[in-house]
Amino acid sequence: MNKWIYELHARICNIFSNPKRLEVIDLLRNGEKSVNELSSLMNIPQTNLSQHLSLMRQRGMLETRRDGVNIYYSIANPKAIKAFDIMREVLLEQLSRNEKLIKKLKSA
Amino acid sequence: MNKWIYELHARICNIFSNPKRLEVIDLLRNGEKSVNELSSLMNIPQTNLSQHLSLMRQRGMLETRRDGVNIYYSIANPKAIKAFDIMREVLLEQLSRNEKLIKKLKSA
DNA sequence: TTAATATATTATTATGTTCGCATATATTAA
DNA sequence: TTAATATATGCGAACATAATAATATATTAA
Repeated sequence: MNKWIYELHARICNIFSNPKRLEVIDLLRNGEKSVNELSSLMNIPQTNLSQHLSLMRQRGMLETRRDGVNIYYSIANPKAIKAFDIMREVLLEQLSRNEKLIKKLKSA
Repeated sequence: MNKWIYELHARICNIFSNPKRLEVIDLLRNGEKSVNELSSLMNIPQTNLSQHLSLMRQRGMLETRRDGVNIYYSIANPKAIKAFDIMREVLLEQLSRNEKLIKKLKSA
């Protein structure tokens, strides 16, 4: 059986299942940022951010580059951003469908 | 702050973070299937499958249609399949990169 | 109505995830 | 070397998720 592919697939998609990790991806979409930059933009404890970054790196979603004391993270495969954006569209379409439904119900 | 969007985004992507749910999506990519059909194709207990289907439906990923005693599930928004496929590509590119690396290491 | 089939729900247990805290490591400057 | 800054890691508690088993509901046929 070839089910292992679903396991790996789920493992990498699991990165998208956490709001902080999604925010990281969104912040890195236009290029690399250091841990410091990310952590001040996101307003979360550095130690927690590092945990997320480390997981995303282990699973091949992010790459790192060291420059002196700073470590810069970037998105390894831009296709991941594409998937991110498509799922965002799916979400927004859901929301607007709900909105329309609510309006209909109100006017009835 | 607009962070709620990441919460919702994560919530819907969370569907992709489980191998069985990915298999359901893959099985439904060419059209609806009943719970029975899915459960025999997947070889998992019907009760477990129903739980996954119910979650996917709650989150707007799947729609249902009843025909007599059968309930047919289908994918609500085909864009979700697109996102599924892109992440599959990301994964396969990762795997082939690793393969190449292994070959390199072996020959060195 | 009863039986048979398809599907859903609930409770329980096992497992995984997330976070905060404390601590560790690496680099640079003094 | 020591101090300062940036980043990573290990541990434990709180919480979420997944699987199983048992049971419930809905539809159809007899």
